[in-house]
Amino acid sequence: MPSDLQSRRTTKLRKLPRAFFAREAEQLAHDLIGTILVHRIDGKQVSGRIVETEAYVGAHDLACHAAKGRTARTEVMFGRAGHAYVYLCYGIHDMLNIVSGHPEVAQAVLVRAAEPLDGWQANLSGPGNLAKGFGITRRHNGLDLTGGEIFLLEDPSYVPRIVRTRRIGVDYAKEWKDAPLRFIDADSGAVSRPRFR
DNA sequence: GCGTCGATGGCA
DNA sequence: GCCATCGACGCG
Repeated sequence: MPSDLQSRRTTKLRKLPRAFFAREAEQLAHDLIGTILVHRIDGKQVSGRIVETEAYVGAHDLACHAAKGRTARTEVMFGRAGHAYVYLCYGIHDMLNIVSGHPEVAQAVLVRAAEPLDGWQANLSGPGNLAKGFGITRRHNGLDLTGGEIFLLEDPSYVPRIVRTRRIGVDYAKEWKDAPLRFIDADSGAVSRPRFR
């Protein structure tokens, strides 16, 4: 009998296309929960299910780096959706963001946590740990995430229970600090700070 | 289980 | 002088 499990296994997971990313950051951040991030390197690959994201919705969003203007660092955010925006945080951690929306409107989604798949053992909880675990650094800034090196897969068989909270670490952002723009998979143990309101 | 703190570097 | 963090430490 073709069990659900069996048909699931034979399902070819579709690579997320450009159109998936070319939407409002808030919607993209929500829809990225449950999708699979893949990094192919040296003929091998690692993958993990995304369980936590944050939307940074444009230059008017005081928590968004683009609020400080269009600079060398933020340039990719003003470009085409589906590219990586990777920056150094606190002098130590690289962070992976996915550019969303449309050119000239600086939006991105920060990928904050994932669960390793395929028997891979890694701590992918928290944006710094996620980038480190996946081997993603500022070298990948501007990389097209619809290509063959780092890309995302949809997984229709996984239906997460998504909860919204305020974003982490943006208390300086005045009227934007409490905006409910963080999305978590409520049933995942890999979410960073699971009880954060 | 909580608060505090140091590491560390690019950026405006 | 900030920071879209992390992990170690001290407390009790």
